[in-house]
Amino acid sequence: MADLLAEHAEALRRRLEDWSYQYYVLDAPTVSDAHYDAAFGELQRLEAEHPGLLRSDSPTQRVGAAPLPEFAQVAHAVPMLSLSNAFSVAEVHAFDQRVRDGLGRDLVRYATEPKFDGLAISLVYENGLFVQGATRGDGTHGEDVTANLRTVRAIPLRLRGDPVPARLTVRGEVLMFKRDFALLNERQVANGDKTFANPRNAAAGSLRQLDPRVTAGRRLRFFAYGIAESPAQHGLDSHSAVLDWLRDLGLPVCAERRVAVGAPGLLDYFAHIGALRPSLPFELDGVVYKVDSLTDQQRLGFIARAPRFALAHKYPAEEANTEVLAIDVQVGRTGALTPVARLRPVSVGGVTVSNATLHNEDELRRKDIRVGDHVVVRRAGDVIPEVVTFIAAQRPAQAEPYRMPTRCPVCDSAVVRLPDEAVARCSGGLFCPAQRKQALVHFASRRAMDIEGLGEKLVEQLVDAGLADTPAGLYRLQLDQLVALDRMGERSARNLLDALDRSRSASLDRLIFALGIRNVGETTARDLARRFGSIAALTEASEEALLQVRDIGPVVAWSIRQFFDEPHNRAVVHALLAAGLHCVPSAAEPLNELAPLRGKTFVLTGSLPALTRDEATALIEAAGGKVIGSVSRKTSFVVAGAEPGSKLARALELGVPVIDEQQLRALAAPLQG
DNA sequence: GATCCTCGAGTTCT
DNA sequence: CTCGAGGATC
Repeated sequence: MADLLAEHAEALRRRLEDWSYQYYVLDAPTVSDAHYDAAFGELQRLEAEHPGLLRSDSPTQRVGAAPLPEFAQVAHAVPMLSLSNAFSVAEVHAFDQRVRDGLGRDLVRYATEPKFDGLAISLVYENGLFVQGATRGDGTHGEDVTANLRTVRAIPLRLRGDPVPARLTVRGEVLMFKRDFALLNERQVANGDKTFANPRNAAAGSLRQLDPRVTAGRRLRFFAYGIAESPAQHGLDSHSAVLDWLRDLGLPVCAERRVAVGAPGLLDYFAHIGALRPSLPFELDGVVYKVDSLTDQQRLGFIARAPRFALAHKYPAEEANTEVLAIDVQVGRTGALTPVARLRPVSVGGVTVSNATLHNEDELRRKDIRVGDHVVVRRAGDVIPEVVTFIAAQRPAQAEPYRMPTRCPVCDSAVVRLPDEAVARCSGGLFCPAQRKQALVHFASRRAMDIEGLGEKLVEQLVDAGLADTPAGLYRLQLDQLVALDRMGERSARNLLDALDRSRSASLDRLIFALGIRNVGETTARDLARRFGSIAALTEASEEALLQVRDIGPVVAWSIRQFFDEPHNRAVVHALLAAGLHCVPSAAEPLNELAPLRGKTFVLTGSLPALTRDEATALIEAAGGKVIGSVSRKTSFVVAGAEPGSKLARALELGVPVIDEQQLRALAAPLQG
């Protein structure tokens, strides 16, 4: 009976181990979580009822150890080295050159792998059992985090295969997947705990918990990338063979590793991983190149504390630390007050960042950024920099929470924040010079009246000089008035007048959009132009008539009616018509029965090889399709180019078909015959 | 009343 | 690109 039970327990343990192995090492789960949990529960029950069956390598022993008073120090028998870094193509060539010189060879084979952005650790296995795990520390001494590492399911408690080495020290990285990081932060917010700035901090914080039960609740991952002992002992002669062997022993090894030849091969790999980066489940800060042959590695040896046979080639940092010099408030076209952090300029992701939006009062309060704070700035896959968090340890004692102004910093009008709205607004309307300026900038912008040469700087001058207060004023500008302005010669002045003249015949949808009516953007403007046909008809349209338009509800109808009821706005519209604007709706395309993309919606992400975003949009619309901004279940296709953003991931998640430019052209091409 | 889909608005730097 | 919010739909 006891034997039967022992056999059953062992079978359960094996099965649970196999499932973890399939999940973490083979990256091919074979059972559901519920299934796993059921078997796990059964084993737990069995072991509780028959303590004699308990074994230290049982999956049930990953959780539940008592908190430690502190971590013990561990000496690394073989030191954990660091790697030399490279940031440029030239440095990679120089590295390859040094290696070739050192070996007296023309072409060198390298093992290449991602450089994870996590924590380096060392795992000791004796006779196949996990006995000790430690952090890197200073390279020679680290902290004993065995109890915490036991809770990491990707780390096998028992090696697979037969025979297993008597002693093996595995080197690798503990990290947190982006997805698990996001979930953790959500949970932290829900519990009122502080959030982590990035997956690496979250992994570090989780691993250095004195209470292993906390670590167990965090989903940490592990990838092995080497061993401390001489691989020759195990009959291995290359780094890639070591990794294959580790995988056979049941240790997770990154699937993105390759073998590359020569500097061009290395740079190819760097570009390949760079393109893959946004879609990988984990963060990485670069890639690692290692001479593959172990005898060659030995011949090259070490310099100082880094091997001469390896190089970390890093991507430009997506994150940097800097200081908040000031928090200013900008006033937008609609009067929205936007707090902006002025930063000590810092290089992030290859560009210098000196400003970052703090969005609005709620966001600012949530992040609690203060003047004088040291902050983490991120410029990830997307382009726009973001202040992620402040660094508590470096907060100056006198720093005070930021308070939004109660009066507009530009015109001193009262600031109002409507209940249920996130934004605070200046109530000054067009009395506020900032709003007037922004209204003009919007009017002239490319998607509106497209007045070339009329940008922010020039608008600033015109308004300050009192030359133009409203869009209508622009059309009364004279050559001599313009030439009197700074940095404006006769040539530029004539160009501007020409551009203004061209805009007199812009399409009606552009004009409606250009007026800057609240809640009326490009799409709504186009719908309005189609329905009403002239600016005069729109001016007189009743709320009931407006509500008839598709996608216009009470709020938007009210905004439009409100706009045209304002005498000042009516005056501007009249003045525009008097100035000779003769806008007509762009001919509604005959909705051809044969339009190949009729009723289809598209989302664009990344940069396409031959088409710009606008060209791709035009192509789709010409074929009767529609381009929208975000992916949903109803989206027909996602068109992905180079360096796609999160929309690609979302498309894959929702099972929306993903196509490239080539396929888009094929779809949009008129049907033959 | 809840949920999903779109649109609008604001934003950085070269 | 992301958020917030309007509108439509169940």
